[in-house]
Amino acid sequence: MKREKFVCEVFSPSEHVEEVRGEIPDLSKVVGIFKVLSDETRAKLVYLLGSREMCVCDLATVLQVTLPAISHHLRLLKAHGLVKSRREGKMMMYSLQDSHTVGIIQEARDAIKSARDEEMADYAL
Amino acid sequence: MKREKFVCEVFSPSEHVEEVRGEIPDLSKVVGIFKVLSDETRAKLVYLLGSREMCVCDLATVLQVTLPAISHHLRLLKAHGLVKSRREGKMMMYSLQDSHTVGIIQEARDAIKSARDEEMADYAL
DNA sequence: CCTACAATTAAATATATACTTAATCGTTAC
DNA sequence: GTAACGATTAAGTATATATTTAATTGTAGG
Repeated sequence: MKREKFVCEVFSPSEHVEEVRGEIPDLSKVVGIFKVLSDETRAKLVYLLGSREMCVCDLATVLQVTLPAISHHLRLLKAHGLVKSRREGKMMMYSLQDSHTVGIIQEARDAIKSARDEEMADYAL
Repeated sequence: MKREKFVCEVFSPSEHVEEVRGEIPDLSKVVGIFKVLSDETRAKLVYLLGSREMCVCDLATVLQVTLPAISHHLRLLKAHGLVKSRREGKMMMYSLQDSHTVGIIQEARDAIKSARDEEMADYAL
């Protein structure tokens, strides 16, 4: 165990520590999704594919990113089950695997917006 | 402009490209929040501070991370306006700046859960 | 077959992020 | 003052992530 120094006395090292630790759920999956969505290109990919199926080449054109770069991002999205692909002739068509994903982005945008609005309200007082 | 080769003909380089580009909102702020929450320690910090005020030392103890590491994470959270601090004697007490933030994590957890549930339902058919 | 093209993969580089140790700051108590 | 302690900052290192160029794969069409 590290940090034998540097332990203040607020409630550590009492049993409260274990108690509070127990409250924390497993966040590894959410954190994984956040990691995937924490890149602007990938977030835009999800956003775009949320409303239409698109080929890799057009995604690259619209987002102004090279094909290999887009391909890497799509691979990551696919590995996390956010996106699926199907071949159509020479092209690969990508679409959202899971409609909830755009929801995560939207909810987060709303939350940020609410936070800003409340801040504004504070200034108004 | 790059990529003069590697442009398929599905709809690029027609006007549709600009049209679709225009649909994409500014995601830089959401992406920033996702980046902050895409670290397990930081996600847990937000989760913990969502229901109580805690000093840096106890946060470090509970999360089993060194003080400097926790301090860096808290600085980042604060820089993004997710967390606030106040001094109490020798200790710095941290709490959530914005109650919506835990909501983002919860919504994302629910979304992931729904996705898994639907997958299960698919298998059941 | 051979060529063209969409897409992927590989390899290398560049950059960003996280963690470590040591030094420093701010407050309290003597 | 100065000693003790919580917290932060600085500097260095390690690791992860993104992007680039080049090579490769899979498919369609001559």
